[in-house]
Amino acid sequence: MSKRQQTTSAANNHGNESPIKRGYHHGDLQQVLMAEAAKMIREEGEAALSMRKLAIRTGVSRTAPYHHFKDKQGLLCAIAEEGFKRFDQIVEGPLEEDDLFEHLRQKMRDYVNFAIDHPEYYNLMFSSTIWTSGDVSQSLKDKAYESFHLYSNRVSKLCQQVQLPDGVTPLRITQLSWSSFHGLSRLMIDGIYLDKTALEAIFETASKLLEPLIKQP
Amino acid sequence: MSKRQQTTSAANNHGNESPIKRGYHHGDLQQVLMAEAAKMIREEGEAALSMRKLAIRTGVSRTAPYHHFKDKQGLLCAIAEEGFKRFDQIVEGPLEEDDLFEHLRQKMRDYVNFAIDHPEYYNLMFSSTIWTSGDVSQSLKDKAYESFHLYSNRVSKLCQQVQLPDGVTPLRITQLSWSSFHGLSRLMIDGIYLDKTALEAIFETASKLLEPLIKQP
DNA sequence: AAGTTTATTTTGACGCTGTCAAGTTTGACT
DNA sequence: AGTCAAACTTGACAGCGTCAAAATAAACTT
Repeated sequence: MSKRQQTTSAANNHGNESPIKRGYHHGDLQQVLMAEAAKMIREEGEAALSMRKLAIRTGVSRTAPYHHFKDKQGLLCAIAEEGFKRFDQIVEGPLEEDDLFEHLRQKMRDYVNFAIDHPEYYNLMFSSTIWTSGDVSQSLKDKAYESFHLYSNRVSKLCQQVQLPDGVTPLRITQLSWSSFHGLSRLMIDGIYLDKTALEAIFETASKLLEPLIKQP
Repeated sequence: MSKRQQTTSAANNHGNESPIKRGYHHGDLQQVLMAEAAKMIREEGEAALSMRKLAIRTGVSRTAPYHHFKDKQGLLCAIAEEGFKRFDQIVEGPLEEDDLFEHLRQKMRDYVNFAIDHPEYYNLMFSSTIWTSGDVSQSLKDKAYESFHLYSNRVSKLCQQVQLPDGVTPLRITQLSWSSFHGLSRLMIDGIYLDKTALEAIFETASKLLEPLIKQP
């Protein structure tokens, strides 16, 4: 198995992203596998992803992927981790100080749109089968935890602009809001009860429910 | 295939729940299969459920289940449907008029506890693979829709006791609250970011955020 | 009670899956 | 030029979902 297996996979790119085939036989098989797998999941659903089809489609033999990922689960963990990296870019971004509640609504849109636009990542990031399997990769655990803290810090900063009721802490707001966005995204992706046309009204509702938090001078 | 396939499965029990073996060879294979499958999922995870193992464990041959369920997906849909039936019993139950917010907190507990206590049902009820597969059974769709309306009616009734902000409707509250409970339950079941010890504080937070809705006379 | 029909179950088979073991090729390093 | 390790291939195995055809058992008809 490759030494690089299960580690931050693009780290050894040295900033060189030109299409130069480096390294061993195939070049950058690990990256290509992850990209192709994500593509297959996106186009045909997670159930349609098999290690064999992935290998053949990538132009290598059935078991070649096993030198880059411990097993199928290892590949899925790596893709999920990649998903968290992309997700972080949504959470980051400027804190618009102008209109707090418009800012909040925009963040809601950003979260749910990420899930809707990249379900192949979002599904894996919060996949039951991955997280309850007992062998989720350590690096995925670490990345997920890191993303949570990034989000948590953002929420805490925003909380400073409002008056929280007694006993309500930024941590609880973090957990409650993430839960809400997560549930919204899940129902949306799976097409249960909700559809895109309801989204903006739901954001508006959430925003209105929070409005009493504005500080009374 | 059995005529009963995909229909309300316990309907022909005629209130007779004694362990009398009736009907054809096995007796009530359909019911036994559903119960055994749920048990397997609960004990070993959804991934560990195979039609073959289920059949053998139930004491019939590999393909016997296919006369009671169209395919594996059909079985899973039937179990999910059973899950919604049990879930309804949580949503139903008396409307405690005494303390509105304590009532709300209790409903939150009930929802999430159902998910935590019966993950083998909850996972299937909101399973990505089922709902995005394209062949979810019509009766499951109907049941899920029915459960949503049951919940929606309850929320609407509760909304009459408070003053909703302009533009906020009971439907949006229904969608937003279900999303929140769903996300909470999912993160809880999968053990991501949340654990049981945080639950009560999160409910308290949600309750506090809603308090400004009380009617000003 | 015998014969017919229909529901139920079994056996056999096919192609697909994940992945292990052993062997082969390739590039990098001395 | 020779060594070594990484990357990859081929062969194999058990398990999977599920179809077709045969067998069995219950229910219905007369």
